[in-house]
Amino acid sequence: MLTERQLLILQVIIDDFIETAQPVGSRSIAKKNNVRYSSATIRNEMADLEDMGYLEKTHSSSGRIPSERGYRYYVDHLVSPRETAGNIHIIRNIMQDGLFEFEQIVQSSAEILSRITNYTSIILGPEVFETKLKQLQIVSLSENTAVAILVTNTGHVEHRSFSVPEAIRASDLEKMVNILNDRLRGVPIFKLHEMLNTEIINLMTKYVTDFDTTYDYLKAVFFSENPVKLYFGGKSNLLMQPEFNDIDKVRSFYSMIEKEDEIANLLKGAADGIKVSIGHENEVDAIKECSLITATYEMNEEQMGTIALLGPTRMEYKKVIALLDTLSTEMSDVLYMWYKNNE
Amino acid sequence: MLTERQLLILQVIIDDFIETAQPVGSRSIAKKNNVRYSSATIRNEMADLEDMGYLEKTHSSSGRIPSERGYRYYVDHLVSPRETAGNIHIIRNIMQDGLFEFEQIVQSSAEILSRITNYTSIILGPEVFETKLKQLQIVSLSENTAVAILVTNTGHVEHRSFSVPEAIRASDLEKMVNILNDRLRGVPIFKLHEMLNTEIINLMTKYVTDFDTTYDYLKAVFFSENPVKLYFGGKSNLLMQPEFNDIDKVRSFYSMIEKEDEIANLLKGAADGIKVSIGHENEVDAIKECSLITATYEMNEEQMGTIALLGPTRMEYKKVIALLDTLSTEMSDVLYMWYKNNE
DNA sequence: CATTAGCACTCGGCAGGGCAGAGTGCTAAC
DNA sequence: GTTAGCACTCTGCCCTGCCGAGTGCTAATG
Repeated sequence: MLTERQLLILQVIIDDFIETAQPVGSRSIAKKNNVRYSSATIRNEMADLEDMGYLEKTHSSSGRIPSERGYRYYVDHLVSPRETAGNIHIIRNIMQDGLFEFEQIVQSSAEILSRITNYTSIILGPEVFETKLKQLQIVSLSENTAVAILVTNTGHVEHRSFSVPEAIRASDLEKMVNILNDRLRGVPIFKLHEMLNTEIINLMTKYVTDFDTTYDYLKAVFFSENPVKLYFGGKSNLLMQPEFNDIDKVRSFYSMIEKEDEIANLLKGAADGIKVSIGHENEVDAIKECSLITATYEMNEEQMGTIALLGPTRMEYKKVIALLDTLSTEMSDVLYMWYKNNE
Repeated sequence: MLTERQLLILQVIIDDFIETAQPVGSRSIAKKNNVRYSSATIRNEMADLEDMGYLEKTHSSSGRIPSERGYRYYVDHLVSPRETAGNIHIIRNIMQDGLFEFEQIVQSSAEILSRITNYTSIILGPEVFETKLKQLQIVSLSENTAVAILVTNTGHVEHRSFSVPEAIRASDLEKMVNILNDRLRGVPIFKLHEMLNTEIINLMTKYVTDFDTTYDYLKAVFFSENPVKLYFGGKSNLLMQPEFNDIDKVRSFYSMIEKEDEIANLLKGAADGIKVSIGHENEVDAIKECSLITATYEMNEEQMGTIALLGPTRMEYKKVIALLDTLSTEMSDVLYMWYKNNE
């Protein structure tokens, strides 16, 4: 257990290091006006904190820097989320602005998030899971091409162009779409597949000639798994951090960032609430010298997506945690409103 | 005017430097088996080439590197575009694969382009200019929200969610959309605005109550300028180039790359055919140490978009120029087929 | 007279040494 | 328990000397 004084010193060191990225020496701590001990005392305490694993030295006579364990302690015990008044306003503003362009909201949230924090922001989702089908449609473009459009109750639109095989009659397609619309409107997207395979098939065979081909085709067009979307903001922000002065780190890091699917998996597992992964707590190698802070947002108590910030382990945890907290509840609120509107 | 021998030497130097990124010395040139002169002779010629501005030294006793003027000469006189058999196949494959998912074609073209070349690829467009309206539609989501969908004959789908003001009646909206569909189907997108303002207005006022509000609203929803899309491939490829060993260059470069609108402007002006901009020929500061090669692609003889590759001035011009040449004609072909299909 | 061999010279890069500054750990004094 | 003081350690920087790669010039060559 840490004494009051050790706590204070740990806090000061971490705050200082987060700000300056330089090892912190005992003398500079002693100079702070909320510290009333001499540098010698502080040196002793620092040695103890190092023994306990909260601090590290970069070399034998350097100042101390926080260890990952130190950050962990800091985040768990010394950070009390309290948002700055300015930010909440900015966030509110984005949120209210274009309520009706969901993807744009997400994109600009990501951008603003990265601008406020100077880290890289990643937003996953929203998953189309809980949303319901509003309308299916096929618009024919020419004799043998058409575009299929799927609209959900959240205003999300998916579309896909395809070629219409000779074997399929336009009238059959139309019939099928009509039936599907009839039966599937209001059905949650994730149930579509199931419904199709059970209830709808029987119905269709009755009305549509050459059912099999047409059905297979439609299924492929409408219900192909489409990858969850990732939105990035400030991808180059991390470059500016002094820990990325080493060009090779930059290289390995950025070749990783380009692999969107890995990132998506990383964020997909996120638990409810805010979670902080510090350095080696992360499972992906390329970000083992970074911290990842994730927050989820939800709609009507159903988790929809994840907001994350990626920065160096020397991250402004206080600020960032508060910010993500605000943003995620704000997004959830907006989504809830939306949901109620469209019920 | 350059002598035969100078030409040879210039070519060898540039080829060598493009490969190794190291200054080229007279001895190493003399060793090549297509060079039959001693290192002393070559030194003399190199001095002359330097006087003429085609070569540079990094310091007084270093080997030579090509100047920008040298590259220019190289590109203009020494590059004869001839594509490698392998690449054209790869390209054909992408092109035929998913003819019906245009945006995906473009995206994966960008990715493959960057993978073959190890540079950063940028594709602009396709512009929706020459394409024609196929269908407008409004799907109502709830009492006061709806989503507007616009489909073009190329299978391109635009959509936008919006809130329906109290003042507007659903029936009016519907009527308007019907009229618009009637009158505007087949009209090129770029003429929509004009047509609306002249012919359609009169017609509408007759049938729709409270015309003004509704009209303004629809116009905003359907015909808002939407920015041209940029597709990137291999953004981090340039990091791997040795000229980016300097972290500050990397920083300024990447903060520039993030400004999509600037890049878009850069590519928008591209003339027909292939154009090579070397180093300071580029107007944007951040890429004054890079070369940008642009090629346009067209549909039915109308320019639609631009493909570009961004690399260090020490770029594999031969390979890249051939590649872009193939890709742009290939894309144009595909688009032409598409066009004929949908006429 | 164009080409080449030879040589003096230049410069970058690297390793080693010396020095200043920041910081520690320990001991002894308060 | 706290602090002052001192010896010690390590980094970063600059300076030096040296090696190797490459040039430019001159004089010899076919």
